[in-house]
Amino acid sequence: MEDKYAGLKLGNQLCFPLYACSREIVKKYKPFLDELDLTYTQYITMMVLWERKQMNVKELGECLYLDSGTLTPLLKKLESKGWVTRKRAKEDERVLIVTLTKEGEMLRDKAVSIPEKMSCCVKLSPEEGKTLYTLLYKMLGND
Amino acid sequence: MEDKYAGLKLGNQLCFPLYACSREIVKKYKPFLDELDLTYTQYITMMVLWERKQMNVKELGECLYLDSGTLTPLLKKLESKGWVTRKRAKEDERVLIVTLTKEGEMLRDKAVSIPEKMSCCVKLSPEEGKTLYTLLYKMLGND
DNA sequence: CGCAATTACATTGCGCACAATTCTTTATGA
DNA sequence: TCATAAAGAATTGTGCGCAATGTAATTGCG
Repeated sequence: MEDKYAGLKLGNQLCFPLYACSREIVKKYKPFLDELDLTYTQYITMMVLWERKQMNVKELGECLYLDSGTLTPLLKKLESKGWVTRKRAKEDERVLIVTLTKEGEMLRDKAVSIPEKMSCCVKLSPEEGKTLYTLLYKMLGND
Repeated sequence: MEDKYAGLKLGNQLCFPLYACSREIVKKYKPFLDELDLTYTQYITMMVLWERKQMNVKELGECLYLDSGTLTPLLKKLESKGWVTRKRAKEDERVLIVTLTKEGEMLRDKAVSIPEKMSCCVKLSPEEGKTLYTLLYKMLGND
């Protein structure tokens, strides 16, 4: 006999392992990020700024899939730590420009060892990691 | 010339699409869950209880990868909505037993359509979904 | 030009997550 | 036995996430 509730089983969900996996991995970053006084969200924000040096809040939000409700307080914290500056654009006062400071740039050298340290924690082969990566971005697909 | 910071690029992280994807999908559940007055975390908690009917907090935490700091207030909310009861075990007063109520069981019939509704939102083929599922559980691997 | 609509960010409020600590109850071992 | 350790939840405090709302600046349209 068919189980009309089969679709509701936790083991039949795709979303749940995604949700659980995401949190478990972020947790593994914590000891390394603690050394730099960064949370995971602050870390990926810095990651974007290390690549671009200067961005506004909207652009940051698009990169990170986060809105101003999350970014505004987070960026204020990064500013209070001296790693970024927050300044309105002269051409358009609505826009807030976030700029990496010298200290923020220097943090990059301390962070550079984190990805290698983390790679040991991942229990997938390089090919599996690549497959996972591709599927996740496909799922995320901006359409 | 080599980029010594290549490992720090957001696009080279496996964790980031995992983190972003998880949140994006949970967001897609929201309109459906709103109709049942459930959050996503409450939903997966109910999902476990629909299968087991009765569990203690520790067991729930193991299923969901959550601790009492998250579950205690969440379960109190589910209790206040009348979907579960919370009661200490007689044999061991340390253990709190969470039991599905009749109303909680009835909610299952309303929730049963959610998985099908959600499947439309996923931009992966069934095989891709299965591959993703397998890789995520492998990554989550309880060792 | 004048004003409504839009844009960009900030604020508020709620619900997680999670580390750290506390509290109560149960198990253990000298 | 009884002190000590361990187990299971609850509590506390911090930091997201995000929907909803607010505010100020800019755009677009008649």
